[in-house]
Amino acid sequence: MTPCFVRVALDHPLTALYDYRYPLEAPPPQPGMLVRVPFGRREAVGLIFEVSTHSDVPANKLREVDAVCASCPPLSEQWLALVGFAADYYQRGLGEVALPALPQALRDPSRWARLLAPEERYRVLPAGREALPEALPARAQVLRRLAQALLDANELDLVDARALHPKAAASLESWREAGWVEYESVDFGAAQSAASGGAKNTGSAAESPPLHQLSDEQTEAVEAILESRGFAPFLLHGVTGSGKTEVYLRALAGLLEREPDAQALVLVPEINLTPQFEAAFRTRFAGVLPDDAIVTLHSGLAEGERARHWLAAHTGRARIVLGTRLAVMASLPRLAMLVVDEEHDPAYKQQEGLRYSARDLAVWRAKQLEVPVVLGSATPSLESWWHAEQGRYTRLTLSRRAVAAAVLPSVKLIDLEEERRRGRASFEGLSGPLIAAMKARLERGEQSLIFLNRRGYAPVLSCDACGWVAGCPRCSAYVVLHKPERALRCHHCGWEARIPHSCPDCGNVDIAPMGRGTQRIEEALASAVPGARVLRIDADSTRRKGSAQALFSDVHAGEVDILVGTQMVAKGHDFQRVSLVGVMNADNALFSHDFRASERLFAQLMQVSGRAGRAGLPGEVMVQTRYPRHAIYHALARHDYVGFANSQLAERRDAHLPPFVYQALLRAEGRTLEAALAFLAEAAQALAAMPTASRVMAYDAVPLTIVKVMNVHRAQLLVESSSRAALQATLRAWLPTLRGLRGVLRWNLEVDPLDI
DNA sequence: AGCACGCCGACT
DNA sequence: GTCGGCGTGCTC
Repeated sequence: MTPCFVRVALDHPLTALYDYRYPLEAPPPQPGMLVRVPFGRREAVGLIFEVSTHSDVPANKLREVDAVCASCPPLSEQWLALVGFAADYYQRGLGEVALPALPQALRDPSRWARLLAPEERYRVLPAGREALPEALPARAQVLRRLAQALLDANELDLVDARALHPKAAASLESWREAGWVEYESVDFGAAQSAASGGAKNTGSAAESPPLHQLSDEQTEAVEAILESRGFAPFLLHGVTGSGKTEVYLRALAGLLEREPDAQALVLVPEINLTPQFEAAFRTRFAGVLPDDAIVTLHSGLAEGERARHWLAAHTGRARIVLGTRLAVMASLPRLAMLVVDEEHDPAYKQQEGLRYSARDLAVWRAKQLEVPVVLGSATPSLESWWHAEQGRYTRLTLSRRAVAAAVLPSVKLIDLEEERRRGRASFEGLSGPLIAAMKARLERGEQSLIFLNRRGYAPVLSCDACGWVAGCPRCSAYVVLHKPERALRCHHCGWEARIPHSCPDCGNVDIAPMGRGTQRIEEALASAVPGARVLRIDADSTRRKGSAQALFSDVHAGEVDILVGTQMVAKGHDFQRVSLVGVMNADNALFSHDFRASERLFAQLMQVSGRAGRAGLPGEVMVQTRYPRHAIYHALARHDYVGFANSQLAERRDAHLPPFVYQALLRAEGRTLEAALAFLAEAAQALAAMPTASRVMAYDAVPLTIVKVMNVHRAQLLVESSSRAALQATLRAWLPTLRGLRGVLRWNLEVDPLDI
C-alpha cells in the first residue's frame, strides 16, 4: 500500500499547512474534507488542502489524522480557491481564513455525527422568554440550567437537552403545553422540512404588492443582467426608492427559470435589513421555490440555525442565500449570480480578524465562476464608480422613483448661524423650522425621522467652574453620558461609572452635559412637539436580541410619530409614512482628517434623505448646518450624486488617493506610544530596504486619533503604491520581517483600509 | 491562537 | 524556600 499524507490548514496565524499521515482504513482523502488532528498538546479541526503520497516532514514529527467528518460533503475546489485568494490578498494564513468561515458546528467534532441527522428541537416563543426565567423554583437547578441553555441559544436540540437533564423531554413537553416553546423536527434527508418557513414570514410580506409594472429603466436593467454571459459586473445606480430590489428579484427569477439548479447570493449591509428582504423574497418566490430554498446567513442566527442554513447552501438545497458580509464566504456549489445591495456601505468591510471586503470578494467570486454580479447603490463607492467610468463595470441607471407619485424629496438647508443671528427660537438644538415641520406632520398623521449619528445623552460631561471633563480612565476619550442607565460609559472600551453629583476636581455641583445624543433629543422632543409619540432606535435601544425588529415594526404600524435614530435608521428601510427627515449635527464630518469622510457623509445624507416620501407623500428633508454653502450640501440639495462623485474623483486623482493608489495599513499596539511608534519605525526601515521599495512608499508612523484604548497605545503606518501587484508582493516579503520584530503587544496588517 | 517552558519578585 | 508574573518559542 502506498503511504498517504494530507496537508491540513488549521485556525492559527501561520501560513503553513501541516502534514499528517492519513489512515488507510479511513474514507479516501480529498481536498476540502474536515479532519480532527492532534496539534501540540491538544486536538484541532483542520481542512485538507492537499493530498499526497509523500511528505518532506521528518517521519518522527508526523502524526496521524484522528477522525474525518463524513457527514459534510467536502468543500469544493472553487471554495478552497476563494479561501486561497482571500488568504493571499489579505496576507493571512489559509486556516485563519477557512475555518472561521465555517459555522461553529462544523468546527466541533463532537457534533459531526449529528450534522445531517434528523433533529428534534424546541424553540423559545416570546411568551416563554418572558415567563421561563421566573417560572422555575430557585432550587430546581438542573431545570434552570435547561431553561438557560434554551434562552441563550433560542433553541435546543433534544439530544443536547437530554445531556443537560435526563428527563428534559418531559419538561420541554410541559413547557410546550404552556405555550412557552414550540417543537419542530427536521429531517435533512427529506426534501422539505416539517417546520414550515411560512411561520417565519414577517408581517410586512403581505403588504408588498404583487408584481408591479416595471419602469423602462428597470426593464432595461433586468434584461441587461439576464442577457449577460460570463463574468459581468454591473453597477446598478438607482436613486433611493427607485426599485433596485425589484430589479434584483426579477433578475433572480429570470435566472432560476433558466437554470433550475442555480444558486444566488444576495448580500445586504446590515442585519436589520434581512427580515425586510427575506419577506420580499419569500413572497416573490412563494410557489416557485420551496420554503427552505431561501435561507439567511448572518451573525444574529442561533448557532444551530446558522449551521443548518450553511449546510443547506453547501448541499445545494438552498437556492437563494440572503445574508450580511459573512455570507460572502458561504459554500455555494452552483452559484450563478451575486447581488450586493448598498454596495458602498462600510459595513461590508470586516473590521477585525481577517479584514476583508465582502463586496470585493463577491466580485472576485463572480469573476472566478464567470457569472454576473450586481452592485446596487444610490451612492456608489468611488471605487465602483471609477470602475464604471472606465467601462470595467456596466452601469445601469434608475433615475426615477418607482412609485408613480413619488418624487425625490425637497432638501432644505437650515442655516444655524442665521437662525442664531436673527434671534430665532430653538430648543435643545432643534431649530424653529424643524420643530414647526414636525408639528405639521403630527397634525397630518405623517411621520418624521430625526437623524443624529451620536448615541447616548450627551457626548461630554464637564464642569463649568474648573474645566474638568469626564474622561475614560483606560482610554484617551471622553465618556458619554447615558441617562436611562444614569451612567457614564466609554464607547471605546465599555467602562462604566455612576454619574457624579459634583465635580471630582473642584466640588462644584454645577456639572453639565455638553452636546447632544439621541437620548437627549428623544427627551427634548417630548416637550418640543407635545403629544407626539417618540421612538428612539440606536445601538442602545436595540441591545436585546430581536428588539430592533419589534421597534421597526412599531414604526411601520404607525404607532410612532417621530423616530429618532443613528445610522441604524438611515439604511434601506422602506418607511411608508415618513414624509419629513431632519438631520442634526452633520457638520462634524466636514472637517475630518479622513479623506473618505465626505464620501461617507454624502452617502449617509442621501441615504437618510431617501427615507422621506417613498409612498407618494411629498417628502421633505431639513438639514441643520452652520455651513449651508458647503459643496456637499449643495450636491445633496440637487440630488446630484454624479456631480459629487466626479468632483471627488478629480480631487482624489490630484491628491494621489484611492482609487488611484492602493493602500495598506500596519497598526501596532504597545504598552506605550513610544513602543508602538518604534515598532512602526523599524518596520518602515525594513520596507525601505526591500528591492521593490521604489514602487511602494510608507508615510510616517502616526498615533491613532484615539491613541489609548483599554490602556493600550496605538499607532499606524500607511503604505501605498500605484501598483496593486507591487504592493501585494512587497507586503508578502515584508511580513516575515515584521514577525521577527519585538517590543509591541500586537500588530496587524490591513489591505485596502477604509478608515485611515 | 493556545500552551508550554523559563527566569525574577512577594508570600506561606 | 515556593507561587506566579508574562516574555519567548513551538505546534506536522
